[in-house]
Amino acid sequence: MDEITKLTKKLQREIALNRDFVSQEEVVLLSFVHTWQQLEWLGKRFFPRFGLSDAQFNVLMILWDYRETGMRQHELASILMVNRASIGGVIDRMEKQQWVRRQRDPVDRRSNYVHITPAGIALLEKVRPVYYALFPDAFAHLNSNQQQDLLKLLERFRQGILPINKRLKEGNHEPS
Amino acid sequence: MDEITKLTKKLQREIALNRDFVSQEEVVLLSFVHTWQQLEWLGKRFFPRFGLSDAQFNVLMILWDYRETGMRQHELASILMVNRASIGGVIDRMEKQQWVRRQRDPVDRRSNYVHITPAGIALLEKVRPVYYALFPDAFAHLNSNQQQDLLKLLERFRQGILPINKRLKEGNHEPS
DNA sequence: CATTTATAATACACTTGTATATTATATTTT
DNA sequence: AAAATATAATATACAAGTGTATTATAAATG
Repeated sequence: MDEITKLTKKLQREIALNRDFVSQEEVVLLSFVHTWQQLEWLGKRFFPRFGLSDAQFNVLMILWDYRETGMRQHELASILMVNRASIGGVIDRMEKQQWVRRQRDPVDRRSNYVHITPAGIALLEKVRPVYYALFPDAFAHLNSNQQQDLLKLLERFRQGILPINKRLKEGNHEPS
Repeated sequence: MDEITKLTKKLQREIALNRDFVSQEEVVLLSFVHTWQQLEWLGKRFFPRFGLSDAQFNVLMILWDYRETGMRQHELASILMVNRASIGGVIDRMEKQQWVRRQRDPVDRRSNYVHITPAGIALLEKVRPVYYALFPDAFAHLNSNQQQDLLKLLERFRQGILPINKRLKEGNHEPS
């Protein structure tokens, strides 16, 4: 039995699939989703140990990145690929904790600039090293070349998904 | 400039990263997360066109897979890697639509067996072919060998994440 | 056999996501 | 300049995820 067959059967067991895969493409897709679920599980349990959610950690990372200028809410939403309404609530709760602050843009008064605060920076600087310390274990079974291969293949996968998403986006507009 | 450098810079632009990556591992991780976000975006907009959510589609797929026997709620939660409480609400809403039905297990009266109904099967048989029809486009840039490479690399990635998750799980139990 | 412990489902409060409507402000068009 | 259109943030209702507590039942133990 070759390696791919073994991997396929292993995945089949792990996701309790009670049938054959319909194609190799489905194997890859379900393997990708299964891998994401493992990673998501990690994030959902890791960050709350520091009193924040995974979504809040991501916001802190981005706002630290843009600590000189701050960032508008809709830009945050766009980067995180979430709805604009959703980021509002996250910022609300983080503002209550005083990890971020909102500041009206004087040039475009519709916009808020969101800034990370000293308290936010302090929290991030506590969490971030522990977060980065997970990386060696997470990538223990992938050497540098394999990491680069994975990078290339993920990029190719995205290139396939992108046009589908474009079609779905356009399809949202009914003909007028 | 070599291919990896190009891919790295492209990713940096796509996720609006305003700094250098701290390591190749971080590049791979953020590429993986970014790819997931694209795929999630797809699912969040595709399935509602058929009147269901992506979570509900996954439940229908699993229950069809186990249509002979049905499946207990906690098994569903385990396969989908979500909290048991969470699957209850999903089943509630699907039961209202009469896509699934609950049946008390006479042997273990704590358990519900959840079954897909004829209406659920009818819905799934409408959605599934359209869903599978996305695959050729999604994998258009990955030939069979590349798909197999991706499969192997994802498996290796999971092998790194698994022990971290085990540690996090054990860490939940305070010493008594 | 009675009691303790474990498990399945559910209820509750909360966070984060969705879509859509509203309000304030900018921008474009006439 | 005035009117129409677009955009940023927010409000609302809902779906689905989290953890924790409760209840019913099963399994293990004294």
